[in-house]
Amino acid sequence: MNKILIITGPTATGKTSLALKLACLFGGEIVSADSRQVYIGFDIGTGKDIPRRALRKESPLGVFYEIKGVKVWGYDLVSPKEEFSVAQYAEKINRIIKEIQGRGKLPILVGGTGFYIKAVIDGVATAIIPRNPGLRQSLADKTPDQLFENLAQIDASKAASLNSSDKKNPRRLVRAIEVAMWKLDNADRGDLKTAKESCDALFIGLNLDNDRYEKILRKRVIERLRKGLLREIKVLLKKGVSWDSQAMSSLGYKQWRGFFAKEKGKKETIESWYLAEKKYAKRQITWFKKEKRIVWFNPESTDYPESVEKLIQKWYKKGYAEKN
RNA sequence: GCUGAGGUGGCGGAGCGGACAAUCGCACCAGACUGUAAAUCUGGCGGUCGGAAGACCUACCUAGGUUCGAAUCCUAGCCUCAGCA
Repeated sequence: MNKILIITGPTATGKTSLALKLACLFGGEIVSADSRQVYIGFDIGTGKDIPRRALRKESPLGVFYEIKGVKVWGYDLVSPKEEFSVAQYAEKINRIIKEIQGRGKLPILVGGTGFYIKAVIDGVATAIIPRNPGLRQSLADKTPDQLFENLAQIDASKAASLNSSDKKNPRRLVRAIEVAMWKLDNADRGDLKTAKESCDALFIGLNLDNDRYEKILRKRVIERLRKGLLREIKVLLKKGVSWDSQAMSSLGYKQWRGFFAKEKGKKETIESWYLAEKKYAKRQITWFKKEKRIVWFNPESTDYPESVEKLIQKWYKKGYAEKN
């Protein structure tokens, strides 16, 4: 069966460096599962660990980097001026993964965007339903209550199935309406199914003790500044990337908007960025708690990374035994 | 020392006699999530009991007072800030 290794967990737990190590060990290739590393030019702030001498190569499947002899996919998928979505991500990445497996290599999906990982591994049934800009435009000014009413008229059962939080979430409601409308227009297609061939996936999760995040996240923020984040943002702005773009809604970027507008001080900006990182890590943990397939490790424990390697070794070998 | 402003929950900041355990924002805690997911959204947030409705207790610098009733009015004290000396 096609194997895929997943390395995930909240931000700043050392996923990439573990992945690099494992890739060397098992002859794998890295595939980024990160909703921000897909943007060209968003490097320092998104933590693309690209050494200066890394090779950037083109291939029919898109660009990849070669870092310490390991291929890294999933960076630089689109221009930061474009909109992007899970569906696009999953489509591109599934193709890449297949290709890696075809060459007999182990794909290592690495990243903290839980939804993206889920989309790749399990598929998303409604992914084929595209955006409807006109519809979105026409719904833009509606209140959540109005949107909910609207949805209830088109698809009562979907409306009824929403939880109390999503009922008040305009973005989700708009998409739900979009999906409902599409289904109405495409009734002949029947029910949507997630066409996903099963694969043998091993989920590794990295998580620190709660009280360690503060220190590590503060360090990260300072480090990224030192690496030239501000310069990176300036370049992006010069190239015409808008503050309102999806890409610029990223952590470590959007916080600087006020600073560049001379409305906020540097210190204040850094503080709010740090806090945002902390909250983000929490949200990620909330998501991952539900993912029961993950086997968790603490990168600061004494038997790390040996214990991880052992587990993967076992899982990886099992496949070979089956094959031969 | 004089003059003016002010002291409210972890912080910022409303309230200025009853409807106040105290709007709101931040932080914090918990959660949702099927084409924006580093996005978006929800709930909680003095204490005790309760699933909840609710009940009770302790609260708006301190001490007195006025009042049926005070975070809100009065007096004194302490402290902070701004201006003048």
